[in-house]
Amino acid sequence: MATTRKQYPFDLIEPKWQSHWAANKTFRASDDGAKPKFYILDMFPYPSGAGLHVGHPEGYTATDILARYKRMRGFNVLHPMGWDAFGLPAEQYAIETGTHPAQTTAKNIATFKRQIQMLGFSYDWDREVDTTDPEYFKWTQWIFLQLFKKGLAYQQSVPVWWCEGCKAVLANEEVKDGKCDRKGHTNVSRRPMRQWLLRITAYADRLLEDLKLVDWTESIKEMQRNWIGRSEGAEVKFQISNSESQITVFTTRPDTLFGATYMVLAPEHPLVEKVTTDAQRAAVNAYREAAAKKSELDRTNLAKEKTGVFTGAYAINPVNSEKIPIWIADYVMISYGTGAIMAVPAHDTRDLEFAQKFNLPVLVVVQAPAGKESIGFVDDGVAINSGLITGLPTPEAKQKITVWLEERGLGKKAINYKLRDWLFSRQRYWGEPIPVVHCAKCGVVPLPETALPLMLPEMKDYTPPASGEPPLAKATEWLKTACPACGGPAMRETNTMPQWAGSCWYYLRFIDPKNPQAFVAKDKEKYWMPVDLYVGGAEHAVLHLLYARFWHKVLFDLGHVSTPEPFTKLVNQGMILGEDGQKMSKSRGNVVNPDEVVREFGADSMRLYEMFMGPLADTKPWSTEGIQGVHRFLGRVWRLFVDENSMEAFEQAVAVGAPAEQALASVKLSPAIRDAEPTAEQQKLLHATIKAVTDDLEAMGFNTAISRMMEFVNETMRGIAAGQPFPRKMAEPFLLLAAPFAPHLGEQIWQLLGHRESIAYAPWPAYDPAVLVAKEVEVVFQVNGKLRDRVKVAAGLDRMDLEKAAFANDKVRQHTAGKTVRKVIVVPDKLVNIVAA
RNA sequence: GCCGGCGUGGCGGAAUGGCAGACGCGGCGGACUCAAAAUCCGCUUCUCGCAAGGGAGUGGGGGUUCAAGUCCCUCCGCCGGCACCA
Repeated sequence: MATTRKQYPFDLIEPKWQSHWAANKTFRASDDGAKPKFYILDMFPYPSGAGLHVGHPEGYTATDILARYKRMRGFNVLHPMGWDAFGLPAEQYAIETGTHPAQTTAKNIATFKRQIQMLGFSYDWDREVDTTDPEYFKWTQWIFLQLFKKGLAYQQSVPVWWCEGCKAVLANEEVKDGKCDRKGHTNVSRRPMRQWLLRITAYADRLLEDLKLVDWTESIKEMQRNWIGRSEGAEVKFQISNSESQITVFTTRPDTLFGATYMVLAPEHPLVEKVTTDAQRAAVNAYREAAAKKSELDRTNLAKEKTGVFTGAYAINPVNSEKIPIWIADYVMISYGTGAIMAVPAHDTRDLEFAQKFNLPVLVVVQAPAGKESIGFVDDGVAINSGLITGLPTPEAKQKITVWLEERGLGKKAINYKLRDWLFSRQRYWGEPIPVVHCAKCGVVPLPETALPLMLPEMKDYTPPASGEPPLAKATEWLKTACPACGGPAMRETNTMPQWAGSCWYYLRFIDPKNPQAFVAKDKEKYWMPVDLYVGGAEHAVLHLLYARFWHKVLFDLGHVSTPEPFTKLVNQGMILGEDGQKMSKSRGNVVNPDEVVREFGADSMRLYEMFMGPLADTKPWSTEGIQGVHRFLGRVWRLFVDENSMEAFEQAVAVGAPAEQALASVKLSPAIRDAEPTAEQQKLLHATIKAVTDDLEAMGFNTAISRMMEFVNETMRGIAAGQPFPRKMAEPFLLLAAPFAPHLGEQIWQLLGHRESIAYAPWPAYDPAVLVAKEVEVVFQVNGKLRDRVKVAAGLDRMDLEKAAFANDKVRQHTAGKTVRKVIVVPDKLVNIVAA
């Protein structure tokens, strides 16, 4: 790795100001509402054992710059940080070593905190939260109780992955290609187990609708819309031949009902058992067993060929009384719609594939537009061979047949969502205990609020018991309790909450982190919410944001929070790739360690480089040479302000081991910085820079803001080299612009300039538009759209004069010679374009 | 397959429909130095030309416009998401 010489003593400056900020609590946010508030939030990290990587500080730097900028603009800024600390790795480590997950977690948090602090972020550390802290998860449990009481939490038997080899429940991501990803066991299958679910589907419509209220990128909103997956259609009942039972299907195309030539039930559909004839039973059972081994992912990915089995039963098409066969096939999912479909092979690609494979009839009921084949046509057309709706265009046909079905009790209009209820329980130790008990007499009983927090029991062995129950089932003492309702014997719930739980509401706890009476005080919530800017990785575009929005809406409905949406503006930072352009990973050996970067170049250089690489939202590769570039820039800033001659005394002080503060005191201000009046040119440069940096910050254009400051420095250095002074009236505003980006250097130079107060709350400089008005502008002369010359003219020169000047121009005359002028376009202060032929 | 985003020098990237390539990296040349490093100054899209100057150029093709990286159509490629969703 090429090394660059240290450009300035960041190694003394940075720790100095970090301790100053900590000792003075410089960034403590006050809850008094005198100033306008600005709540700027980072997605808090899971403190992994590996420590911070360079991806984390990208978003954190962006928010930190804005937080500092907003403070300088007079806002009361809330900018907190905390830890999403429940999770699997600490539990896995506990299983292997017996170390309590709380110990591992505490250690990892300490590492993360040290690394985050070494970058000089202006968090209000008095508001730090940790989701594993009982004082925190007490309120996670409390919110669960509110959900439970509202009927939004319920238990159900749900198929989960069971590994016979591990004797344990596996998470979806632990199963790959039908094998246990941890130990390679092959006997893995889905087994129904009792689970807790949250009724997020009850909020599907509002989660969809309220996307209108937020300022997020279109792509994220679209992802959420797709995830919720609302579709309108109808439910239709089909009578089963020779049986009282009916099959209800959901379809978005009720207008194709006349083309239904068979039906398909999902293999898991409860009616399968009932309708299957004896002759088909063996085949049906074999098929159902095979299907149970496949996850839904396998079913979709591996199913190139359609498979299925005839049940032997028939259904009656309600519109024409046709008898149609009932099949089972795994291309129909039990979890979507009603788990059963009417198959219209002529107008559905999947049904057509299936019908062709099993020689089922294909009946055209939608006429495709001229030139298109009607078989396999899935778009809107005109109904044919369809009784009462024949001749109607698709939308009208849908409507009419739905009304007809409704009048006869055969069906009704229906809306379906892809979104499913949220599987909220985990068969794990290291999560929030679910605060309910199971009583033989009273059933499921919530704990009273006074019993919170419900703590995790101390355990020696974190492995799950062979019974397939969660590890907590082994905590026999903890397990036995009294029923809060009847006082009789009861058992505690052994499932715990998923990692998502703690992150669903942490932004609210930051507002009032120590409150023992409530999860957040009402007046504080009202003052600080909503979050004005939320920055984090795109990997949370769907789940975390959807879950958090859901909880927020429930709390809103209960009157606990004042806004329908929690996050006004959301920005996703892009990924930082390794220097080879590949995703950073240990195995590739391309991981950049922030500790090393800070040691070599300093925190300010790291911050600046992360912002200079490119637009925040883009994916971009790390470059060591790139960071050397911004490091050199900071060195230029340093040399712009300090007296080079005093550096010798400084070096000597360092050499004899003087304390940092004392050594830094020997650095003197550059003699070029004087109380002189800036020249007109300097004025213009300064005000143009202020305007550009301010505008860029408002638009989060960090990379271009840094470019503008580089231009300022380059031009100013040239001036100084030519013997010009660097007037204080110019130097100070520039430093104020740079301070949010490189705060340590900012503070040090601010002090050097003689200020005693921190630069963090110094007012942001204003620019004077009058200074920016140019007296002379460069205009461009074009002939037939091609640039031929550029000349300086007086600003505001009127069209006639500008045109005249163009025609008088030598270059223009050369290129128009012998041609007829057809048209002249004049844009004052910009250009003249002469069209000639 | 569907949805969304993006294609600009050797590289990271700039450009309210009006000078393409700001700024940085890298490269080349120069100053300073015994020398090197560091620093400072200059040049650096490609191409023809000794030069002056000319031509081409923002993934390919077409269009709108006096003028297109920017707007429209179409094709290709890359990235992200969803994926038998009835």
